[in-house]
Amino acid sequence: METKTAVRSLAGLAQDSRLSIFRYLVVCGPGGAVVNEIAEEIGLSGSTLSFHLKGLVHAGLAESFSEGRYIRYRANFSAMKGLIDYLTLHCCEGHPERCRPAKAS
Amino acid sequence: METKTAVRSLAGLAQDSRLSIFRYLVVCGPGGAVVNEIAEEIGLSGSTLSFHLKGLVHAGLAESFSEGRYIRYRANFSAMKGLIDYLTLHCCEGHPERCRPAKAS
DNA sequence: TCCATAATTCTAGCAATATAGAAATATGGA
DNA sequence: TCCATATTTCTATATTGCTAGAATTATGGA
Repeated sequence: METKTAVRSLAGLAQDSRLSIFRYLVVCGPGGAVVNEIAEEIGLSGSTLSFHLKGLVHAGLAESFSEGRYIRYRANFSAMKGLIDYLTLHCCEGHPERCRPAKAS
Repeated sequence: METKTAVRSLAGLAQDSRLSIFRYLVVCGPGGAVVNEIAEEIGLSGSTLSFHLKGLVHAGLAESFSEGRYIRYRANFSAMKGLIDYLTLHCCEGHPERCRPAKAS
């Protein structure tokens, strides 16, 4: 993962509402959730939620699919994996033991 | 790691200049670097650099130590590990294979 | 003591972000 | 076609973040 992408992913998650949304999508798994469901879970106005969902998609952390008049969002797990790998690599360059002293779980 | 802490860590890294500073500190290892050295590496005005170093410290991602008239900064590797663990856990809740399909490196 | 150097804080301006109400768009069903 | 529902976009506002020049503080050396 490029540094530019990493910054965008980090920024995507670096906010209470967005991290909550993303975490909820993660819990939902590959089935994702439609907007209304997320709104009930997170408790934000529709416009604010839409704003943040757009942010997550733009950051590559979520994807959306039309489903009739519903729109389903789903976490992008591979983007997440990419971010974790980036952090693991660039936090530990040449010194893996510093960041992952315990066994990889 | 608590979610609040995670957001703070993510925000600490979610910016070009700060991520560059942090990555440089990581490369420096436990020896860290003094401010002037970082400034030459990153190329920011003193005040801006100071502003971001404060941000990293506030986010728990770096620590500072007086050294005569120099101030040495060092990456906080365990905070980084905490963040990676948080992301690994909450990105994969109940579905570890989704985010770490390959072997843990 | 006086000066040069290291770093921070102060100040100010500009850009970006977060929020929500209102209006607009789109879909499915009666 | 008309309406209710789902979601987004528009608009506006308040807050926060990024940047750097100038002033300030602190240290070590001559």
